[in-house]
Amino acid sequence: MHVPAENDIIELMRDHEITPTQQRLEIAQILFTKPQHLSADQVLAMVNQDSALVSKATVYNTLKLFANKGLVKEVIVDPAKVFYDSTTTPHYHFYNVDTGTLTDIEVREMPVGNLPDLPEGTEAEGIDVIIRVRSSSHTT
Amino acid sequence: MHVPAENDIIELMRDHEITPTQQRLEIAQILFTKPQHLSADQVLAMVNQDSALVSKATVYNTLKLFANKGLVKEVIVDPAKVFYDSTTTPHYHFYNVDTGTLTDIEVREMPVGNLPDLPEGTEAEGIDVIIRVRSSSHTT
DNA sequence: ACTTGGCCTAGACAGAGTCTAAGTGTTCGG
DNA sequence: CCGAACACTTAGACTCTGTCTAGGCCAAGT
Repeated sequence: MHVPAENDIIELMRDHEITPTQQRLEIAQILFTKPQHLSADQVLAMVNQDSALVSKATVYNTLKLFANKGLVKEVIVDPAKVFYDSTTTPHYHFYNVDTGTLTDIEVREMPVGNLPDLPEGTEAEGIDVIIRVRSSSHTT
Repeated sequence: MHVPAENDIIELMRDHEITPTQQRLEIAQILFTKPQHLSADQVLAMVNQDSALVSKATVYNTLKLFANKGLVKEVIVDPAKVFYDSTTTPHYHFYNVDTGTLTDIEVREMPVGNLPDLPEGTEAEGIDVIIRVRSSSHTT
């Protein structure tokens, strides 16, 4: 079948302390099979395109669970929706505001300086770098 | 930082090709008087706290107009709402995910490398850097 | 078998933001 | 002066993403 990684995904979930279930597996397969960055409603549509397999609530709960457990990362670039990123190694993003397309940037292509001093009583959780681009030949 | 007087704001609006109106002035005064970064609904609440001066639609339209004309900048860090930033010189942000507080970072505190090659057929519009922090002594 | 606990579900709900259609000036030509 | 044109504002309905609730399902242990 076109999903050779099924056992790998189960193992990955176990490594992240996530009990594998049928629904979670369906969602994980989509996230790790599709190359793009998907939003929750896209995942919902894709997982149910053949038959109704997973409910809306479960898709949202599962994506949030995956994000909390570090299996995927939330990318916040669009005020309307969250994207989920299955690449967990550090990297940054291009966001095309015209098309809504999200593209990865390798860290080595764009080094970022050390963290500045954090505000009193806080600890760093992550750093997001987003380069917003628009399609050219587009007179604003 | 000095608080711009009403006439300064009118001039600023004219410089940005925005016709000054009573409602826009109310909104601009809030944006440029309050030090923090405000969300649209906060602006709506503040502008109407004494008496109902500006409608919801106008607040949203005006903030978007200001953002398009470069008078303020949208900051997208929270999937639930957009923040508006009256500082237009380049800088980055801390975002405390626990408190929802947004804080500025001067560019000199955290230099970022040159832009990498942009995707085919796109031109850069801006670069956002967000350091997500959480309050310490906080068991996740 | 019964209970417990985790998972899943449909559908109601919430909140940010948008849209629509009408109303309010304000300007400018006649 | 009058009225037409135009830009701006408005209330409220609407949309859309995401959350919550209350109940159902299923597996494991007693």
